[in-house]
Amino acid sequence: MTSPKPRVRFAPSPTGYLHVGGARTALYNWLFARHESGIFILRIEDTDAERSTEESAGAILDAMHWLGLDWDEGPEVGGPLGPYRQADRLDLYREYARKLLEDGKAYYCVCTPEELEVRRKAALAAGRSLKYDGRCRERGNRRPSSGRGGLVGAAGAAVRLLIRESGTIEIADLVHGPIRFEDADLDDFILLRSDGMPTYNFAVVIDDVLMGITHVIRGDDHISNTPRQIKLYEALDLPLPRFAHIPMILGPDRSRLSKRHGAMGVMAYKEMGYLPEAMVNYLARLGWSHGDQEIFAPEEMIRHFTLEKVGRTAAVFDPVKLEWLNGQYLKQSAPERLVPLIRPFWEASGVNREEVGRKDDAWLEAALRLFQERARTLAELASSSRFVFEGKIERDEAAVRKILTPEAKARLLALLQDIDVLSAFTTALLERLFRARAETLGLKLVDLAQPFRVALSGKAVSPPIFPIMELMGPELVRRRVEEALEEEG
RNA sequence: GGCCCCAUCGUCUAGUGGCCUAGGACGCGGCCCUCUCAAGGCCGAAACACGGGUUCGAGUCCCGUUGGGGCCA
Repeated sequence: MTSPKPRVRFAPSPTGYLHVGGARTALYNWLFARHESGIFILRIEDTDAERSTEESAGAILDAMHWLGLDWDEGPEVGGPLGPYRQADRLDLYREYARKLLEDGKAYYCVCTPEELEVRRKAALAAGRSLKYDGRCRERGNRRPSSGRGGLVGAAGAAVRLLIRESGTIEIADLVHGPIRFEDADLDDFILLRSDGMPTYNFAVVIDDVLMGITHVIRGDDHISNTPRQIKLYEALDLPLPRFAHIPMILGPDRSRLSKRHGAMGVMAYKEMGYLPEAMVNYLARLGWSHGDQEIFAPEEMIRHFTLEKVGRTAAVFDPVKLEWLNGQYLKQSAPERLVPLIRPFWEASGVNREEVGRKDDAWLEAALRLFQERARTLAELASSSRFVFEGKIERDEAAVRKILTPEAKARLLALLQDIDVLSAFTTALLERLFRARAETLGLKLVDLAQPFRVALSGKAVSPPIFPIMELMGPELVRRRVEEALEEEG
């Protein structure tokens, strides 16, 4: 007897962009599915019509694609157990609500949200439990007492699940271990709102059941929802999936991550020049580990990922470490891959688009090879390498004042003449020339290199100047040096 | 308010009763390398929230306190 393939899902609400917390939940589901040779399903939870938008749904799919988290069933790819959007599954929820009503396991509730709110406030003030008081349960309403009647979810009546037992519910959580709840602490929660829309807890269970979900991997903010959902499985007489609640991601102040903590949307990081593999690696290590290893190729993550190794502690999102990781990936990336990625960043940092277009790939790759190991983001890589293009550059005032002294300018001029008679404008020849000159002048190489660096790049910092000069070519080098001679020192 | 979850360096974490004088990584400081800056190498500062148990022995097990976090159409 072979156990069935694990089936997991990531079920985001399309009410905004995919934030890092959601991305990590998606990633852990994906890693689990790939590790177990299971099925990864994407389902869109768009029953909140007020806040759900098509744009958000599209943005989330874009982010999933960018991260490389491919799904086996869901939007775009379809699958045998669709539809994969809750808005297209409303009849299903009503059908199950009707079944529960007929079986006497649910009842209609005519209390309005406003009344409920008033009673909740009163209970809070009086220090009593906020649980639903069971008012409509006593009526035993199998049908709405008012309105047209008979039509599930119609006529202003909500549907509540009837919970009568007084036992203990235990979740055998795959990351937390056993978690116990008392039935007595549960109330008869809403399944269908009076407008016929399902609540989160109801829709999620119906969908998970119908989609054959075997492992529910989600944020541990859902732990409290789990006993309610278990009650639903029981009422429906259906087998339970396994649960795994992963810890949340916090902001630097240890509160729930939000906009005030800065860019939390995954795609914002793409726009800031991050590589998807760096993001994935960072997110994977946030809450999961494999010994002392920090950098993982996707196959390694898949090979080593298990729920047992997922921690229980909430983690603070650290953009600084993400940046370091991105730098690691940038350094290792093949320049050929970086060329298409960096074009928009060059443009954004003011490099003339036509000029980039005129350069051939070999030249662009040579340029990136020089800069990529000292940049942490594509944006930084673009701005640091900007000066090798022909456009005007700004010179850093402090660098000019400190380095482009009158003596330095004299050396620049002399060296410019030496360069003119060089047999070839190559790194090796330039370096030999500079070293020889330094020696005859009784100077250190740095005394010649720094003035050139400021002349060529406008900054006191750049990659080694000889390969930079070879890359820029004699005309541009001469022009920059001549401009530098005009600078107020 | 009720219920639930969590607790090792500033941050991410290793640690599953003796291997811990608590390891790694980011960040921070120093040194080396060096045409500058990165990268790289070496070194350093930096943590078991607190209090009780259990045990020959506790970061590791139990209880409590404190502190964070979550859920309750």
